[in-house]
Amino acid sequence: MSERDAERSVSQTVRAQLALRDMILSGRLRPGERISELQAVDITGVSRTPVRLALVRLEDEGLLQAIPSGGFMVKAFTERDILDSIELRGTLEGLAARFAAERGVSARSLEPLKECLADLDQLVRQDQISVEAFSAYVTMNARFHALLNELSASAPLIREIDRVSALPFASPSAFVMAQSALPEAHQILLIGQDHHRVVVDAIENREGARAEAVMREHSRLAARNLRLAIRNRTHLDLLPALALLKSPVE
Amino acid sequence: MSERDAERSVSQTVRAQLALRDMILSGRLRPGERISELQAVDITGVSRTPVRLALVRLEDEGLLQAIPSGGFMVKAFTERDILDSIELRGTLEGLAARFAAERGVSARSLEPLKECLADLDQLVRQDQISVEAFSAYVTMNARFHALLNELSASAPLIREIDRVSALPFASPSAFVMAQSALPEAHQILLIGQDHHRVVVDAIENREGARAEAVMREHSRLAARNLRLAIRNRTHLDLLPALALLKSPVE
DNA sequence: TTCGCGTTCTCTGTATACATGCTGCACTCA
DNA sequence: TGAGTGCAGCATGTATACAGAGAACGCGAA
Repeated sequence: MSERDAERSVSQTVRAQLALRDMILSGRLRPGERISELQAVDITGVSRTPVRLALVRLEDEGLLQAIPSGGFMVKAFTERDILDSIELRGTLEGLAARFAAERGVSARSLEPLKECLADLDQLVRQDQISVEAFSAYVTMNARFHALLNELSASAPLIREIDRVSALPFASPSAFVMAQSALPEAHQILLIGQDHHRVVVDAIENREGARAEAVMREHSRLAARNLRLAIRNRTHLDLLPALALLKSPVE
Repeated sequence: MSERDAERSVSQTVRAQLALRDMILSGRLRPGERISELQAVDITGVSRTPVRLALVRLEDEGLLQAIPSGGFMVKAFTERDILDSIELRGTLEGLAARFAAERGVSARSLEPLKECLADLDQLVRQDQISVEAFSAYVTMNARFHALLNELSASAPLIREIDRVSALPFASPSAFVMAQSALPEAHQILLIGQDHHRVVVDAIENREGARAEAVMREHSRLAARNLRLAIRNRTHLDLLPALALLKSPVE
C-alpha cells in the first residue's frame, strides 16, 4: 500500500531511472551494450519522454555513455578506473577536510560529528561484529562523511563530492560490506575509525595539511578492500562494482 | 550559407542550450530568476521537448538549479563559490599532474606538451603583449592544460576536470583576458609560464608531489587575477563570472 | 479589513504522432 | 566475384496535445 503510494508519488522519470540503474548495476545490461530508447521503454513501462530524461540523467551520473551517432551504451570500467575514482573521491574529501580545518569550524557545528564518531566507536569496539553491525556501520559511516563534507561550507565542493560518490564503487561505503567477509575485517574497521578520529582532531586544531592527508589515506582503505576482495574471490556478490567491469573478474 | 548549414546541422537541443547559456552568461537572465519552460520556448524558438533537455543539461553544467516544486532557476554564485571552484580545479589538475609523474609518461607523449610550452614561451617573451597575443595565449594555454590532463591517463579524472572547468569562471583561461588590462599583466604571465615549465620538468623526473603542488599553486594565479580585477574595477566586462554573482560588484 | 476557501489558470509531466537521418542488407553491374 | 548503390526498416529528434498538480487571485464571510 505505502509502496504503491510511493510508486505513484515519484515521477515516471525517476522510476525509469531507478529501474534502468538497477538493470545496469545488477549486470542484466552488460557493459558496452547499446541500450535503445524503445528497449528502455519496454523495460520500464513508461513512455519515451521520461525514458529519455532518465537516460540523460544516467549519462551524467556516469553509468551510461552517449554514442556519437545517437543513443547510449552502458559504460564499461576498468579496475584502474575504479581505483582512480576512489583516489579522486579521497582527494576531494581531503580538500573538504582542509577547508574545514583552515577556515575553522565552531564547536557547535562539530558536535554532530563527534556524536557520530562516538556511535561508530561503539560499533567498532565490539569483539565480534555481526552482519547487522556492519550494516549499521555503513549507515553511520555515510553520515560521518556527509557531515564532514558539510563542514567545508563549500557548495561547489560538496556538489562534486556527491557526484563522484554517486558512482556505486566510489562511495565511502562501497566496499565495507565486501570487507565484512575478510579475515582482516575488524582490523581494517579499527584503522578506518582511527582515521575518522584523527581528521576530527586535525580540524579542531586547524591543522589543514594533516586533515587533508588523513582523508586521502582514508580513501585508500577502500582501494585496499577492493583489491583484497577481488584477489580473495570472497563474496564477490557483495561487490557493487563487479557488473560494471570491462572484463569480469569471476 | 555555411552558417545556415551549421545552424541546421546541430540539434534543436544544442541550439536551445547555447541560446540559454548565452542569456545567462550575458546577464539577461538574472541570478535567482526563475526560468519557465514556456519562457525558454519563447527565447529559443524551439519546442518544449528539446528545451527541457537543454534545461537539464544546463542544470548539471551548474548554471541552473532545479526547483523542488518543478522548473529551474538561474544559479547564483558568491565570490567564495568562484574562488572555491578555482581551488577545486587546481586540486584536480594537481592530481592529474601527480598521476602523470608517478606513473610515468613516455618521452613520445611528452613531446606535444613541450612543443606547446615552447609556443607559449614565444608569446610570453615579447616585451609588449598585444591583445591578439593575449588571445593566442588563451588558446595555447587551454591546449597546454588539456594535454597535461590527458597525461594522467585517467578517464574518470579527466571527466571531472572537464566538468569543473565548464563553469565559465573556473576554467584555466577564465581570467587571462581580464588580466590583460592589469599593470602586472606581463609579470603574472611569466610566473604562470614558469609553473608550466616546472610541472613538465616534475613529470619528466617523476616528482609527483612537486608536480601536484605546482599545479595547485598555478590555479591560484587565477584566483589572484580575479581578486585584482574586481578590486581594481578594471575591465569588468572581461570578467565572465560577473553576471553570475549573487550581488553584483559594479 | 482580513482571513479563509474555492475556483481558475498556468505550468510541468507525460504520451504519442510525425519526420528525418542512419544503418544494414540485398541486388545489380562491371 | 567484388564493389557500389539503392531501398527498407528502425531509431532518434522534434512537436504537440492532454492531464494533473500547484499557485494565485478573487470573492465572501466574519
